[in-house]
Amino acid sequence: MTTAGALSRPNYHHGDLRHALLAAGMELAREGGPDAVVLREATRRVGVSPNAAYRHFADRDALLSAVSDEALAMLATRIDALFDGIPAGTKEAVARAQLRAVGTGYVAFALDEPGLFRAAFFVPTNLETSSAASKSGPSGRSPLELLSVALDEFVASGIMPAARRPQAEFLAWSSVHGFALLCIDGPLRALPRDQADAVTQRVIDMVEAGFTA
Amino acid sequence: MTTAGALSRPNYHHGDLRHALLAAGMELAREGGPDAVVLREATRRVGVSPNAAYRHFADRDALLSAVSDEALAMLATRIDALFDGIPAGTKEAVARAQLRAVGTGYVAFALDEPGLFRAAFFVPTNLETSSAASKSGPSGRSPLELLSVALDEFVASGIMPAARRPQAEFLAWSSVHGFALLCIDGPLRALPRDQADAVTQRVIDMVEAGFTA
DNA sequence: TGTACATCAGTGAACGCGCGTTCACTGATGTAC
DNA sequence: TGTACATCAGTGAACGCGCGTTCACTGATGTAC
Repeated sequence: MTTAGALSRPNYHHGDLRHALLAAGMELAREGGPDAVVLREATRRVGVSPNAAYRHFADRDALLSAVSDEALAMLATRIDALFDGIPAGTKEAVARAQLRAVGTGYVAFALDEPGLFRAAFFVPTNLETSSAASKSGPSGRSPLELLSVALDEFVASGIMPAARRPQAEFLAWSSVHGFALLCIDGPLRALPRDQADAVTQRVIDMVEAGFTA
Repeated sequence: MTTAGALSRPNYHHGDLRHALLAAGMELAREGGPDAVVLREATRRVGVSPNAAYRHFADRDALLSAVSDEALAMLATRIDALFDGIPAGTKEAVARAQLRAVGTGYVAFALDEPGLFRAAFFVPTNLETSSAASKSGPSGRSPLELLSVALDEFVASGIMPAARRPQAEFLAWSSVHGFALLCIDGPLRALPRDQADAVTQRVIDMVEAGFTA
């Protein structure tokens, strides 16, 4: 370790530039969504020259993909926490609570972190299959898997006809996803947070009733 | 009318530049969504110098807003057509068909014209209230109004509890909006069109069952 | 323990790009008389 | 019917900006001997 003259950091080598750039990228995404993840700005915030980023990311898209992955992981973690906090009960009650946990956590994350939420669903132009559905939280299960678990139990406990089960994930997902986007991006963006939270529960009510009718 | 030398068009004056630029903007949005609505490219396509656009639009945002408005009107028109094609029947049957028409038209437009759909929901940063809900088709009623009509009739014909009526528009809207976006932008983008159409109907089934359960 | 040297992780300068926008201008139009 | 002239709707050139990316480079690190 030697002193490094004009450098603002103590060393010529940063030490953990990849993580620092990713953190800066997350900050940018948080502030302005995927479009705001600008490679030069990330290096500026870290205090490093623009081209230094290319030691750690192939290009700007690689940085944005890393940001997207981390945002997705945060979403998964948030949902995990609610899912794991569900108290014991009848299979039916637990399944209903699970569906609600996934939906509630999903929308809550979107409303709390609209920029990261949008970054999470950024689609790299060259990507074949999305990782959106495959990012898992600490439980090791993705939100989509948790949702599947809940819906399987809807059928198993007899409150949902088996004929309705196929692709039911997409129906539930659509509802909370759409509501989240209408709130953060769209015509419902003026809705106060407490009302948005209330309507979120009604969205889930509707989904639940639709499945179990 | 005199000949105009090097100009590719017959006249120095274009004649209808505003509409031509708007048409070019629509084309750009169709191809690549709101971000693709680039003022210079629009003038290029029309065959006019870049600054000529400023005779007709205050700035790039004004062009994009005009594009957004027209896309919204197209969406409204598409929904109108389905809505107006509903055959007579019991009040209940008509109401159910109306709900389905609005949802089906909404998603169909999104899948047919993903770029325009996204442009329709572009949010100008300085705009207080969105025009998304207020753009109407030939009937003079916006999609949101048509949806309201249908839901009012759900209550009036006794298939939906009045307690569920408030804000029910947002619940239905969320579901189809989310499904549309998951398909065009998101993790369901690999879904073939015929399957997407089929799932659209199931989304609407779920909404309808959720309201009438 | 010391030193040569390959490798790694940064720097500084520059590139081309395309954008939105502004300036001073000119050709065409239409209206008053 | 003809002409002067204000107004309108374009042009051409240029601006500054910030971006992603590449080049040749240098300082720091760690390993072989």
